[in-house]
Amino acid sequence: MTTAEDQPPARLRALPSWLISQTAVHSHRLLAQGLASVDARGYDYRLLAALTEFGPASQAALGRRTHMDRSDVVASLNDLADRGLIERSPDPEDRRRNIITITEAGTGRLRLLDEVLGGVQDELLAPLSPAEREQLIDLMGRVLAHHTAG
Amino acid sequence: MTTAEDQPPARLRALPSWLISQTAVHSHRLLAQGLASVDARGYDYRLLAALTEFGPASQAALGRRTHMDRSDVVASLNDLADRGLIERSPDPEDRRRNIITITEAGTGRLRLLDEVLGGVQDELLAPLSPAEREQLIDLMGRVLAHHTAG
DNA sequence: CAAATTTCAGTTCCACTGAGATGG
DNA sequence: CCCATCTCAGTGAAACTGAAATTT
Repeated sequence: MTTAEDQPPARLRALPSWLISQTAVHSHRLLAQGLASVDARGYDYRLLAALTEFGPASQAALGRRTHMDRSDVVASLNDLADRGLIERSPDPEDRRRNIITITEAGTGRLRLLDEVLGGVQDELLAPLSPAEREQLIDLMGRVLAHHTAG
Repeated sequence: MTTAEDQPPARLRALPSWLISQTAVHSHRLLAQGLASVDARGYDYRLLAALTEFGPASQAALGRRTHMDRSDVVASLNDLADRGLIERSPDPEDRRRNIITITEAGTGRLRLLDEVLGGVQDELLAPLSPAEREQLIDLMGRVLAHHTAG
């Protein structure tokens, strides 16, 4: 019963949205496994990366820059704060806001996650040559730009 | 505050896994919106497509061919059966199994979903030329094949 | 007044796990 | 005994919604 009965219908295989979603499934699995091996999740990396690249920021700004929902920012920052990777302090200039700062431990954490994610990318694009990887990145980048702009 | 503060960190933009997941987000949104406009979801299309292309099948076989979890197959078929789009009958040759058959209403439903999804693909790949779409499909197909094979 | 921020509670879709009952 | 199938109950990540409280 394992003949070739696991071949998806032609209708699906022909759909770009199917290719994207299935590739995303594998990508997500590799990512989640890599991050889980150091007890992290995708949101952690997004937030720590935004904090080191742009410096301290409000929670709302972090959400905009990392494409995260306001609710998920709150929950993830709670988690990161519990681990001592970020710190919350009130903004003296606008008391509605918290200012989020990355700690030294957080910076070290980000470096570790960088390494983990580098390995994941290589695993993900293993079958493609460097030139083909660039092509894929270019094409997807343009699709993405079109939908984030409009 | 809307200057350019919504630019994601360079660390993220450079990651193929980020491009894939973000593109998948937009793809999924377009797909879900299109399908929701006719009160359907992604699982419905996968199952109906598999049934018309391969004929009546057991639930386990459907799960393998559509890359769906056994649990989700059960729940989705319950839904489709309630709408009269598929029918369940016991397999006389193996009484562990149900044989799932698509109804006439189900076939009509699939044709409608085909149209909806066609429009979604065009919207999704709008910024790419036909040749570029083929390239993207080829590259993603190879990445996907690598991970489904291994 | 309107608008932005933080927070909480809950929802949806998709992928998945565990366990039980039936049957081969 | 082992394995496959169907089913139910539930988990978990990710994106999202609604609403309340506070402040600008």
